[in-house]
Amino acid sequence: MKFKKPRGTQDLLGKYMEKWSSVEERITGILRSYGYLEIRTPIFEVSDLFVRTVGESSDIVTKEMYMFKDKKGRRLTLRPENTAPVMRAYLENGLQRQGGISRFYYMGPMFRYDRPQAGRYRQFHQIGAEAIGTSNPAIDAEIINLSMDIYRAFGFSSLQVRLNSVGCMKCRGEYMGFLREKLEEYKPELCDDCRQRTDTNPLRVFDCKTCVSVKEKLPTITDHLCEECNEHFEKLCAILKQMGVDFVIDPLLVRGLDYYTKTAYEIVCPELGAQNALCGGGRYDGLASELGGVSIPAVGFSAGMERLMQILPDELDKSETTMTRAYFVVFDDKCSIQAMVLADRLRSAGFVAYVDFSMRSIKKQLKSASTRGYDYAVFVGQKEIEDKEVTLKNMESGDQVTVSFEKLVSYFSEKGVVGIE
RNA sequence: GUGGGCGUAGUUCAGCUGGUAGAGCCCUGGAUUGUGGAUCCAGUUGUCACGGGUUCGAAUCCCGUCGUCCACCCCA
Repeated sequence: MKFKKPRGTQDLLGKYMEKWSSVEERITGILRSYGYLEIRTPIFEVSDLFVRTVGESSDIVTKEMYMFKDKKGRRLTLRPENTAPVMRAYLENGLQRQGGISRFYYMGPMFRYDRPQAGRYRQFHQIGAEAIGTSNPAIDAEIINLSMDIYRAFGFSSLQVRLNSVGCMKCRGEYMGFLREKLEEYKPELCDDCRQRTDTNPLRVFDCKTCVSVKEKLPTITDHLCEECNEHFEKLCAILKQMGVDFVIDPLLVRGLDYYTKTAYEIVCPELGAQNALCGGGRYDGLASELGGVSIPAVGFSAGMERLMQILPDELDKSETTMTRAYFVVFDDKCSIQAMVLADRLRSAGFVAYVDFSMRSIKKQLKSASTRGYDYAVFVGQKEIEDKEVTLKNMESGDQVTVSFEKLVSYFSEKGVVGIE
């Protein structure tokens, strides 16, 4: 074959796709139970939207954006993240005039031109939520609890929440100045990268794995928060404790995107290897004004689909009910036409019906029915057409019965749904 | 963008210090002329990633490209 999928992308199919969509369904169920409503924004946006909000010097902007020009020369980019687009949509649609809090959830592909590795793709998928319109720390707690609920729903009880406050424009600025001074002091002990970071983004020094001894001597942001930020942080911690959400304060947690203020958090899973963040989020009170609107506070998170899939077992226990599935085994054209008519009746009654037109041997067709996991094989052959009945085979027990064409649907209805455990 | 491992059948892999390609699974047919999940028998499957070099001879050694995996940077 001549063509291959582009680097860092993947085909979702078969059992994996089944698992994927049932995971999506379970998550959106939780999001909806919190009253979040779905929002879908374009896959691409004007490049400036990301350049301005994510940060000129960020890795995303400097090397990871899929940027292109359309036929009119407009600079567009495939979205690398979805918080800015959601805020853009909020403002563009005038939702701030509705007052109160707008709660959205989204899911879909994001694009970053990174080097692929375990748990990292160029096209990857995120499910996230944004709560726009209040600076009340209670909603930060709601967001954190909501994201934890997602993992709890899949049976993860011991994932760790790492929490920090990165301050606001004001106190972070002051703190950064102070941090730079300290870094200058320790400059001889720093690695080359960290010397560079001292100027470009001093907070990143905390992420460095070599300058461990220096890090311990550096002032942490949590000790330099302004009163407002400090109060916000303390209230949030108190609410989380009351809700019984376990968390660890990590003053070294820094989020890569510029628009974060105050709350920053991450849910990590040690089993994942180098890319161990399952979910990241925080508050971004400065984003709306950056987009040219009024200042509007907001919090949100986004969770990586691929990474969740990776830690989930292949077979999820199906709590949702599945309809009985019938596989029609046919022998010739006449049989298949009759089978289509019968299959349609079953479908209108809400069952799944599949007609095998391959004309292969019975053996093959039955084999196919069982590997595809059908509950019943329905034989429609010469004999059956003459007697106006089908032979029904229960694929699990192997038992067979004959049922007239007329009674087929009612037979299935009486059996009801299967798959409830 | 940087570093390392790996590219052989649809798939998972074997193939020694160079001598002309193999196994399991899958698939197809049969034992069972209209009955799956078990067993047995038979059969098909290849640009050895691509391009160049060394050699009488390269899947094997060397170089380059591409892909893939892992790590760094960074992030979901």
